[in-house]
Amino acid sequence: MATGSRPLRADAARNRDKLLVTATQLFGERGLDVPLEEIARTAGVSIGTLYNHFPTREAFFDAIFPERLAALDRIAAAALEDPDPWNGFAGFLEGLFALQAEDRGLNDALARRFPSTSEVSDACHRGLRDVDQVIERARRSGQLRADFTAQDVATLVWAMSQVIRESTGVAPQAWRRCLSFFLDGLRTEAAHPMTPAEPEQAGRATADRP
Amino acid sequence: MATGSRPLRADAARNRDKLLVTATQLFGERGLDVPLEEIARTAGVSIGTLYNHFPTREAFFDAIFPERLAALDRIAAAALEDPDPWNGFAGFLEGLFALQAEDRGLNDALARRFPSTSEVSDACHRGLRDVDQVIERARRSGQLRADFTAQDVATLVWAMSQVIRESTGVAPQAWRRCLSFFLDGLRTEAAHPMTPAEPEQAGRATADRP
DNA sequence: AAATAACTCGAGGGCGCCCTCAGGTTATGT
DNA sequence: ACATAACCTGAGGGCGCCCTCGAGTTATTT
Repeated sequence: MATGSRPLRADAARNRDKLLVTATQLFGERGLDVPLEEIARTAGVSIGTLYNHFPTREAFFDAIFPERLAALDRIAAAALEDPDPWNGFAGFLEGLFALQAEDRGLNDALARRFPSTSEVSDACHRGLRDVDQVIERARRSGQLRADFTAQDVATLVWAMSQVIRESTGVAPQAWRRCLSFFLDGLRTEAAHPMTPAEPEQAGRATADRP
Repeated sequence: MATGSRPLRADAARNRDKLLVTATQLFGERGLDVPLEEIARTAGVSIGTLYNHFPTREAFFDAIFPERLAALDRIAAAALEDPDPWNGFAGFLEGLFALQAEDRGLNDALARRFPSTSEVSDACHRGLRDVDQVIERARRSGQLRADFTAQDVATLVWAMSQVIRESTGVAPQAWRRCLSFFLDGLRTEAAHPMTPAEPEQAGRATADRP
């Protein structure tokens, strides 16, 4: 990450760390809109110091979320190792949404069409590449309906983000129930004719921002 | 609405009307967070006048959304008249989400767990009562899976609200595709065993705010 | 221990939005 | 036409957040 630049001074490294820990926690609890001043205060550091280390809110995102999104690689890998392709596919979705449900900040980040920063966006793209294999495998096995695409996963992520946001604390399992309904609609036997995905969507929704 | 109170002065009535029209349009285009000052400016009225007529943002909601939600009654009625209970049910959901997709403000209002004002909340409750019949009818006919409840419709409304928010303008039909997948999972033949709805959720999610 | 570079601090200006209120304006009944 | 109540106006104070910058402090090097 900080390759090439000389190491931070000891106190600076400590402060950076405190900021990162605090930001991770507050974003996780309250979402991406936590006031930066509160992060600084909670971390026990001045607002000026915060801006020294993270000149923008997005700099925090870059430092926090790619690492967190790496969990997706592991989840996808586990999915591909499942002997039953359908179970792998379903497990992948469950893991993905569980991730969203655990971290309100991550949930917010994924709910946006264009993940705000290039680092986060890159991490999402890597995830998307993995999910393609999971989907393809389940489709080949004849269990997943043929017209389901990776773009549909992105749509599902949006959908679930709001379910999670509104139901956490009241009915923490609501998203699982919702996912069950949805999965039942994704099985080959359940498939009914439907409108095809809009090409526009598939192209633009994963493209970089303007 | 203004029963009992004496009629407004002519200019006041005009201003109230201009404010309502402008607010409806701006909320519809940009959501519930449009600055009140912008509504006043666009309506060609001073900010003070705006506060004379609508002392809070919620007062606007009360004046705008119940009428719009009345469309739900009509949609539900149409659903109950459909000779095929499943078609009626599917048509109801489609009509509901089409309503959300047409009006960003309404979409925002429905996406919240507790619809902020009692007027809007009441209108939602009426809608919920109607949907119960639509569901019951489709279930009795054996087409809709037995474990689907009115609360699940609320969850779906949350889910779709985000899909609509993120996809409008890029892929205006994305929510229809998403709904198709979902409907395929709601047919009796598609149903697989799943976790039951949390009682907590059914109770609290439709209750009034604290 | 002194010199230097690295870092921290927090007051303060800017911005956008909310909401109020005193004083001016306009409609309405007589 | 006049009086009165109803209504309109917009400057202005408050608030929360963003972000900067010059002065002060601290770690590191020699």
